[in-house]
Amino acid sequence: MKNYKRHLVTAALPYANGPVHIGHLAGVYVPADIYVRYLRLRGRDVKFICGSDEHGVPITIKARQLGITPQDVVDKYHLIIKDSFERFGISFDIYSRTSSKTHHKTAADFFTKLYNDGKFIEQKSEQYYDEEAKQFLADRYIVGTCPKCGNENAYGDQCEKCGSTLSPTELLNPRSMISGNKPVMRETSHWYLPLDQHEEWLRKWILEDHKEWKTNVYGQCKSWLDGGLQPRAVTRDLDWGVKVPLANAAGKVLYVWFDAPIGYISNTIELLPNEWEKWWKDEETKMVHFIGKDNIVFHCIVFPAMLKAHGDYILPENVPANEFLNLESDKISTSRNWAVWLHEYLDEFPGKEDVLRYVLCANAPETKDNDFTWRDFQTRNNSELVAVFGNFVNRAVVLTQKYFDGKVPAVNGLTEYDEATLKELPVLKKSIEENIETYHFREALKEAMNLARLGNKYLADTEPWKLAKTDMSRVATILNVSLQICANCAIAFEPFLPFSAQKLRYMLGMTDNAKWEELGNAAILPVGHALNEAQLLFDKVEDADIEKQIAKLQATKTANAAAVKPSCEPQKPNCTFDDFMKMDIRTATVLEAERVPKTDKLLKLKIDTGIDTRTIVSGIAEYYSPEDMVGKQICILANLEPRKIKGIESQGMILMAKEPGGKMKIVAPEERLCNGASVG
RNA sequence: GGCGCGGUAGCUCAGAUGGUUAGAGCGCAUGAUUCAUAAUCAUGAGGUCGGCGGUUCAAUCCCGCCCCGCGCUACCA
Repeated sequence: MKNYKRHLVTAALPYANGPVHIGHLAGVYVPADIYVRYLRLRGRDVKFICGSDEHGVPITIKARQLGITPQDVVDKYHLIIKDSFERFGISFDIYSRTSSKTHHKTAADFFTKLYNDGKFIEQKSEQYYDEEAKQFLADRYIVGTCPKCGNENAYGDQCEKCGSTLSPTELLNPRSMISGNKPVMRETSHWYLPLDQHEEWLRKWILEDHKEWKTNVYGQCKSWLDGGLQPRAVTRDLDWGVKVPLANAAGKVLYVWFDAPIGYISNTIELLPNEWEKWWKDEETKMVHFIGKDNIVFHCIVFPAMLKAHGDYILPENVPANEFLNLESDKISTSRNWAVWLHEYLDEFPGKEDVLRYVLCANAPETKDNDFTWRDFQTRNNSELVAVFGNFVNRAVVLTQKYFDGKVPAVNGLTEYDEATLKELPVLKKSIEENIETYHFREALKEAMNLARLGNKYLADTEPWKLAKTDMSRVATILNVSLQICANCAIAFEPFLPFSAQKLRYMLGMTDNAKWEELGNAAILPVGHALNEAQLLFDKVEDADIEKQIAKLQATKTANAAAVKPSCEPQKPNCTFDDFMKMDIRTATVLEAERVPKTDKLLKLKIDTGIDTRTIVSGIAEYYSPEDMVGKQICILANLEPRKIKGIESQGMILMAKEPGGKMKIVAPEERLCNGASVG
């Protein structure tokens, strides 16, 4: 393996439209912090970079809803996030923000370089424009009726009611969120990063040179590469963000995905104005991005393509992305308030930063989505942290206080068993190292816990409290060995549980900074060295604490259920009799029906309309099988403009009644009539 | 529908380039112990390694099909 001179570690920039929750922590910040703390302990040259991602449309929308400016929104959340990370012991070397001057300049310069080098392509496209507000509308700024579920408040990119992904042009009755007017299509031009031109080297770089990446990351990349990369717009028509640094680009900003990863660079510049370049441009820097699985494509494909297009930059050596954490069996959701918020946890569980760090690491979603439950939190605290780690330390220290007045006793000859026990220390050290360096933090933590287990077993087997009646010299040896194991714990746990490790170091009177090289050593504490008062490393978490949290979540659930009580859609605006008479609705009978291949919802129907025999494609396969349909009499909108669906021309639309929940049934005459009877 | 990741003890997860008894922690049972926050230590019970086929002397691990969970993506006039 290559011997790197320095390590640049980045953690995904949190989006500043809400606080940080346990999902973010388990996926990104806890593992990244463990990795960085470990590297520092080993004396490596390392910088840990993060900051708030403060641009993009959702922030402007939140500002509009609250009647404040986007800057107010990001100021608020930036502070909450930064403060909660600090209190939680996430040891960034810098936590800055993309609204900083440095970032605006860095991002603009990056764009300019690529622009001057001809790395972009310029393309014109038609986009919705609000004539009153005189601006182009981002997808999120257009609301309309969802073509899929009929929700009248679907956004231009997504319907939050049925969850489907949309494009603004699909919305029925689109209107601008700014003026409420119907937007018009207008031509605009944007710059695109032609990812397709980067496909070849990306393919080699990832698929051949980085087979060691985690399977989820590698597989996701392969999937994208095999699907063929498309050019991606790097600019948007919006007034919140980094202005596009070109004369003819008024009202345009860098698209947030282009702007945000450059934030890693900007924040490094802010931290090290004079020597940042060696961290980003020297092959002897090992760069690692910690992210969640939703960010894989940006960090493995898009950002590397940007860096490569620029030319001077190194590429990440690894991108250890985690999966998602669920909360009590449900997806964590900011909008549904289904989360454990870090700043609230810190207030409600003072002094228990490490408990959360422990639980989130021990149960981290490293290979698949995992579930956080408060019961598990309690169990892990009480039967692992308290019973194994805290208890062992307490036993060793209390026994020493009792028999040797709190001074480390001398070793009077080691037995074979003592030596076998001490021999385990370097073995565990090596295992922890290997696991951390390959991003197996859960396993590494387990090995650290094995140090404490080793200590408990040693005490149980040697029984110093019995020997104290007969052989104090042997007791001295036993407690020396036990305390050395405690001292080892104080080093090994530092990356995982920094607060408790600090507390333990104080208790053991270890005043200097922890050094990783000392781990595995059987003589860290000198004989005669005075310990401090014994104090408990961890307290039990009581049932009442947990029940309070569960009740809090239950209240959220109840509130959410009340909020989404299904109700039928409001009435649409009036139409005229003439409008209605334009529609030619007829009875018809289904002659043949078959599934449209490679679709979930589509049936291809051959129907007798009384006028002719024609084909209609309809999205009803979830509710009707082809066999159900054959022979059924139905009503159709006969004079609907034909449209190609999955390559098949559909000549009309079947009338369906649909419940708010989504269930659909055919609308048909009460008794069978002839085909072609008009409905009105 | 396509693609990716996952489906291993009651729970949370390791693991094996295919090879004699598949591992850990928690939980459970029994025993030991009392220095310790009733904390610890030992022993044990508990798994046709998602289902069905195939390749192989041998498959939980390879191949095919299917089912389930998560994600990306297509379709719904």
